[in-house]
Amino acid sequence: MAQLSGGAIQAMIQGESPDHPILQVINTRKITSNGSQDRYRLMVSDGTVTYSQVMLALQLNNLMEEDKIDQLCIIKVNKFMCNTIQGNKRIIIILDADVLQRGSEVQQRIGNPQPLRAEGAAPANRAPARPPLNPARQFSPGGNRPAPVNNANVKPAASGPGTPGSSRVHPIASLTPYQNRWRIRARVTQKSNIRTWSNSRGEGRLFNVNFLDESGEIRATAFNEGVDKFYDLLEVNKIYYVSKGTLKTANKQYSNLKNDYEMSLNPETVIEPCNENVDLPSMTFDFVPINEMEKHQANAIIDVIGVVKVCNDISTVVGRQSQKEITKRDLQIVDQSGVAINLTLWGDDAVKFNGDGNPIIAVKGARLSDFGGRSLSALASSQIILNPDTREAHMLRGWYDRDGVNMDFASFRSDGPGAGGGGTNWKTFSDVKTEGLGHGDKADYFTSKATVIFLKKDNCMYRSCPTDNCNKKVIDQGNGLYRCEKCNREFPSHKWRMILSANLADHTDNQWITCFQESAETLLGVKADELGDMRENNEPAFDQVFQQAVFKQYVFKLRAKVEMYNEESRLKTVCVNAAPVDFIDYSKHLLEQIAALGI
DNA sequence: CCCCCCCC
Repeated sequence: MAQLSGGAIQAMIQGESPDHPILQVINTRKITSNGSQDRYRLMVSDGTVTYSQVMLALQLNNLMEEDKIDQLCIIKVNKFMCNTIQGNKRIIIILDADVLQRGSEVQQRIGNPQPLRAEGAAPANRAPARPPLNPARQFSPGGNRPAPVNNANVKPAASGPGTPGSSRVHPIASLTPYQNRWRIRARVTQKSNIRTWSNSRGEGRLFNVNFLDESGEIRATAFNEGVDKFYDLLEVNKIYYVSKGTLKTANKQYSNLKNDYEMSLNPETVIEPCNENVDLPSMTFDFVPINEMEKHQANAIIDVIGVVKVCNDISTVVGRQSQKEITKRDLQIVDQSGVAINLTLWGDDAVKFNGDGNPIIAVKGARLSDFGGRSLSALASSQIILNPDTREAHMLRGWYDRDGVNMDFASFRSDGPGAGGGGTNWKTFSDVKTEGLGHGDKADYFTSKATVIFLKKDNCMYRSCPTDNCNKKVIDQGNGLYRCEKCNREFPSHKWRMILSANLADHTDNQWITCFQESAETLLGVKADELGDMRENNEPAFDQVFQQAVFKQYVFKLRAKVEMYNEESRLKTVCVNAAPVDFIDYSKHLLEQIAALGI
């Protein structure tokens, strides 16, 4: 049985750097805070004492989730840091560890360890003569090099200008809104362009950066004066000391970073370049090969690298929501997987992009959309790197110049009406609920095969303005004229417009949807004007249209978005298109689903 | 304090 490192915990807490201490995990606990990343807290033993102020760094969560760390297992701690919270509690964050022996093999507590209290364990509080601990000294710097135990040998981590005496560097993972006397040392891994906003609460400018250190990452935003102060100073890949930023709870909806908090960079915030040679992790990419894009969920944020095979001219589109004109540029990028995908750049990124000579493009944090099978969009928060000096990029360059240039590339299948193959984002209604579709900041599009089980006759149609593209409800003046407030005119005629509520069912659940004109006409099998006429003049015929329209099945393309309605949020699902089931196509989808079961 | 990231 493994020998535990007796005395190691006390040493760790006191700011020493025991070499790869061997500890036993006595207990584990999952800490779940509302909708955010799970954290794991451990009670560990070194055979002499047990200590429960121990956290697993987020990047080790997999050890818990894959059940590698279990009760009574023996671990070797390769890297850790120790930090003071709430004034005098010492907390150990395990940054890297190996499991030496599983708890199921060990089966017992080793030794007779006694609990060690967290409070006052820090020598800084007991021995005021001693300088504050510098957690950065406590890294065991990885590999087999033992970290220096003698503090005198170690240069204080923070010897930046203008900050004498404040040598403590805090891990990003320890930042909270409840403690503002911190200072981090971190690398900028992403930086956005400067963006302006204007809404009911005001207007201004902002940009975002991501900071990364050994313990984790955090997103920071600078507003207005903060933009002037920090935009040029902060450069991607460089390392900075940051203090006096404001922390607040991160809105997870808008960030894929592993941190519950975000930082605001105010005019009071202090940022200094770190000129020392420190070993911090750099931007890491997790490139998804282009032929594997379909394995990822629509709207996932992913990293991609490819050769720009086609660079289209810039063009403009008008945003559906904003009604603003936006510049964009479509690229087609390819990689060794032999598949091509569309990548759209927006705004400045689009204007400035030069695709001459088939450059290599790497994008960190691109959004994967399901348009046209699969396509990519570079967000403001994405980092776009042209011809990066990396192994992947050089390999791609060599491959493309030698072979790729003459290859034919497969592309993702179109997602147009009637198409149902690999590109379609098929969902059952239970998927819609369990996957929380429509809960993002953006509507989710999906396709379902379903049966109409109920159609609401009441309020299913209204008289609308006869002007083309004006679908505003008109007011019956009672004199044969209909008034449109939007056009500010009276008309002797009107059109019928439909807003049909339908309840659909598939084999998993049911779903209320709203159908507008075209899809409502499809479901009912009559034109809106005919139906309006029936409603006015032939009610039995009107009723019969509804009776014969139920229990028919279609392939529905639906758009889902949570909306507030009477202070209540509900999922609003709108029918974009309803089409008769193409059974050949639908069967292909089913066969793919069966194949995916792997049975 | 943003949180839009669009369009086909």
